[in-house]
Amino acid sequence: MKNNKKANIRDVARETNMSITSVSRVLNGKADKYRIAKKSQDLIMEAAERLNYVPNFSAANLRSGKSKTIALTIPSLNNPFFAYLASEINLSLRKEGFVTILSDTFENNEDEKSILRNLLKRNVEGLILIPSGNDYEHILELQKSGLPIVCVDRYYEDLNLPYVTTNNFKGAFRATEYLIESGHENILCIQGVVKSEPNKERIRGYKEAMFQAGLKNIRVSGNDFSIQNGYLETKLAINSPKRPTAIFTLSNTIAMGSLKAILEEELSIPDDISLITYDDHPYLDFLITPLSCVEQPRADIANMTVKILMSMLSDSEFEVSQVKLDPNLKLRDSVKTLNGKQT
Amino acid sequence: MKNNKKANIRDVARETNMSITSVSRVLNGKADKYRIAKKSQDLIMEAAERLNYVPNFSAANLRSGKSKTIALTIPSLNNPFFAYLASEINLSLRKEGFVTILSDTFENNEDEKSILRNLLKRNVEGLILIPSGNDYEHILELQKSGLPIVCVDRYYEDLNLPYVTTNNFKGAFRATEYLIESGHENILCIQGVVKSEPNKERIRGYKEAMFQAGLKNIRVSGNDFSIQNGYLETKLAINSPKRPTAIFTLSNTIAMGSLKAILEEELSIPDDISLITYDDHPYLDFLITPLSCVEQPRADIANMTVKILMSMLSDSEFEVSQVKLDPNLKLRDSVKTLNGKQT
DNA sequence: TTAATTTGCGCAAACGCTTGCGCTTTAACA
DNA sequence: TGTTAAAGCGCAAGCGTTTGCGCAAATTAA
Repeated sequence: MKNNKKANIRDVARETNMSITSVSRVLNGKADKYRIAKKSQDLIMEAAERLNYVPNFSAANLRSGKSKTIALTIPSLNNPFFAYLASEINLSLRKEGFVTILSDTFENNEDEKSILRNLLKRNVEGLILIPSGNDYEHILELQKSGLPIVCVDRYYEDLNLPYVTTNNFKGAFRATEYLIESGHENILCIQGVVKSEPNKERIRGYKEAMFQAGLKNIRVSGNDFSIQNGYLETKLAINSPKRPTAIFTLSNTIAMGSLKAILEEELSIPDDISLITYDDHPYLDFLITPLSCVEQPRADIANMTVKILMSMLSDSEFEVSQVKLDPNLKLRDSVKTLNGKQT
Repeated sequence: MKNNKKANIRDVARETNMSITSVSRVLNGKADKYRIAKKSQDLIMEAAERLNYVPNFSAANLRSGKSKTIALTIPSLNNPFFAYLASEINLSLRKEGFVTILSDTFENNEDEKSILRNLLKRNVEGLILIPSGNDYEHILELQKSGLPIVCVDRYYEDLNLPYVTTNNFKGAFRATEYLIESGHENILCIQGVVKSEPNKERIRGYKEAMFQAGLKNIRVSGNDFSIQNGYLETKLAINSPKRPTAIFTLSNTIAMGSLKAILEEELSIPDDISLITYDDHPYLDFLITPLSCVEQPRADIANMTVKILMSMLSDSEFEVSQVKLDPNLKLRDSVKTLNGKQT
């Protein structure tokens, strides 16, 4: 290695007395397709190795139009649910030979827009999106331009975009049903971002379960997937004339806030009040009372997303698929069985 | 927009009767430097807008050698501490006009290697690395090739690489000191990956504090930053002939395991046993007993890292800087004051 | 009016790769 | 021996930018 300049494909060609063309073909695994002799292949491989040749992606990308890059935008890496999805999607894409450009939008719709505009320049081949708001003009435009897009968890109902999410209706229905079966009738549901699709579906599930049980006392409050929202709404509820016997929080962040309020009021779970939440998390096992929850099939969501995106990439006629995976009720100790009811 | 083919710089040039050169200069903010008339600038900007021109990064990158891309490898996105760092670094880089290619190595040294090899092809301009093991041959090689690298949190002591981390010695020292001031003498320290630099420093801090207090009863066990390790070691300690009065866990994952063991044994914190841990986390406030901890200056770590990397990029003579930021002792309610000691 | 300077801009050569097309050599067949 | 097919490979044209250099026109100075 006398020359410390990076080797390029030409160097390999010169070294082997082969053409650039053949080198390119061998290095891209197309040797057999173009009938390059086994001997030549070995020669080239060996030389590439020896020269420490690293292909220049920009050049390849410029020529071929393929960047092998997928953009992933996510509302907040600090939300463990999203972090898990990001991690799993990243891995899954890597296995397919793609690289992930990840951006954290901090739940900001405007930032999401400008981030996406910037990513576009980079010839990304596809976009995996956990939306950060209700504006979708920019997404629509991307879709029109032919960029394959898959939404995860959240999605836009008005848009004909592929998505994969949990069956939020079912999850909320089951959780509520479980509460009701345990004898609860006065159930408060603390919601997150009101207009987000998962939230709407969960509320629908809650209401349907209440309805089927003949319970008219629908109580929904809150407006954000935040600790603070959970805290405030729980404070309010505890001090309301008719204190709920059970609370159903629609995310584990809300549950955190709720828990804080309950502790402050010196109530205990589940003796004084029951709590169940959407989203699992390892920490839930270690709380004052381990919290029962609706567990989402996180790994499946991630893998399904990548699978759909790959289909879209290889087949432009791929028809939009919108997938809802079934959640799972994970019971721990935070729900009390009331007055003689059986579990 | 009759033509739905993507516009390129040539289209803009044609549209404005300017040369490609001028268009490029205007669009790259170098208009004034090259004295392009204000009128022409406006003309070009307007046309670019109208044609919906999006520059092709690969082409620019190929020509200029600048990819405006930084690789970030991280041992696990599921570790909230790392997720936070990733998120903050991502934001910080974005502000500097860079894009982050993030990869989760799942704490696997081998994967780290192959991931980095792949990223190299993409002309990344720099690497921010939270190492996933003790092998550093591959890193050394990258460094030799001239790639700017900054380590975060963990680092290789033998390598002359810039890093930014917490002053782990100080953090552990203070935590141990606090335990001792609270009257504890039998203190178990449950460590993580033995050979990792942060771990070694923390152990050194623990020992030094014990030493200065004249305490000879050094108890260090464990070998992994995992829940399981915390669980096992705590189980063992609780059932040992001389049960410690306090446990100092070296990460919040270890603390989780420790907590689980303590609960299982039906001991209470801090009445039966005290617990303090490295790393803060929002959830720590909501545990059965809010845990006192050594809080790392996460935001500062992230921003300092980016700052150093940027310096390296703009000034190749930049001398290696190795920064240790001071941690902060965050007291909650998990340490008991023993026999008449004052806090 | 002429010379010197400034203003405003463009030419054309890379950057390193992929790929459509086609050429030569060798083997197979009749 | 001539014809055909297969094997093995290379030419050269781009992909869309950036950038060193240089040149004409306009302005200013003398």
